[in-house]
Amino acid sequence: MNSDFTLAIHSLTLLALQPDRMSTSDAISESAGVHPVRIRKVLSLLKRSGIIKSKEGNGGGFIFALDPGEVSLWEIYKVTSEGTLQPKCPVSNEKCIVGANMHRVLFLIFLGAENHLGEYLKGYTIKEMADLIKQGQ
Amino acid sequence: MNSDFTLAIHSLTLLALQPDRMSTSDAISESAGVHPVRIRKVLSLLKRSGIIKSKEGNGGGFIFALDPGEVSLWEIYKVTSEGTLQPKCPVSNEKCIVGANMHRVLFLIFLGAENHLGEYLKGYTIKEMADLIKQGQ
DNA sequence: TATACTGTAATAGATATAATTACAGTAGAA
DNA sequence: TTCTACTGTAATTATATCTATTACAGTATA
Repeated sequence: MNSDFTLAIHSLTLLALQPDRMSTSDAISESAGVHPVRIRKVLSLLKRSGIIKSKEGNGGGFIFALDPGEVSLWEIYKVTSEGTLQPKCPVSNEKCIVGANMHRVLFLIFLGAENHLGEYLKGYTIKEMADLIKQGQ
Repeated sequence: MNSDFTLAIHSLTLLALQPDRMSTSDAISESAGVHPVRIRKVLSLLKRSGIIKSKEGNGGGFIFALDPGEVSLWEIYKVTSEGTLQPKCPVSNEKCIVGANMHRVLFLIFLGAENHLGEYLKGYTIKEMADLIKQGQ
């Protein structure tokens, strides 16, 4: 699974625990253990989809735009990782009945798998993630 | 997703369509578009778990050991790809409440996701894969 | 005993992922 | 108004992962 997904969850959980002030990509990157530029890249996707807001300049950073209790892991998956469950098959032999048709059959099966996974991921919101993190204390 | 999984499905579907004779790694690799050594590696996993049989030497190859209608994609997933849904998180900051606990929380969520995916994959057997491939003709 | 296979390790090559560098643009504060 | 601290994003470099290739031992058949 695409690690942008878990990086987005990590970042959003941090933001949910800091609801009143902006968090910088530097601060988030320090918590997540990745480069700040990567944080900005992933968070720019979440911004485009309206989940968070950002502000440039001195005192700027990132902050939730929605209620963390309304944002599920499925929405985050769709923004950061949709389609990544789909394996990249090599180009198979079109002269063989299996090679010629497997790609299409697998595509449909993995499409179903992704939707099925969606039902599971809808069961977790960022608020719940933040609560689980706090319980871990 | 690990492409060993789809390669295993491809190979097994071929074997299901050739129930009466052995298929060589060369023949399978030609259909799947990958190197024969890789086929042998993946099929050795399936052999170890008793799904197929193999025979060395002249006239040897691979053949189903079970009824293809009894082998589901979930069993193949477990043999070839168990745990690969789990993303590899970078080492995060233990001094931060999120960094210190996120890994454990995500691990449990992805464990649940894998089991949930399992319920979906149990819905497809290799026999059904072979039927879908034949319908595509 | 020649041939056609599997089994597997070791290495090289290709591809994907992530870090780093660089810099333009923006906003607050001295 | 200029310094400082941010985001946004492209380009490049580094690293990790995946795959092909080579090599060869072992096995079964003819």
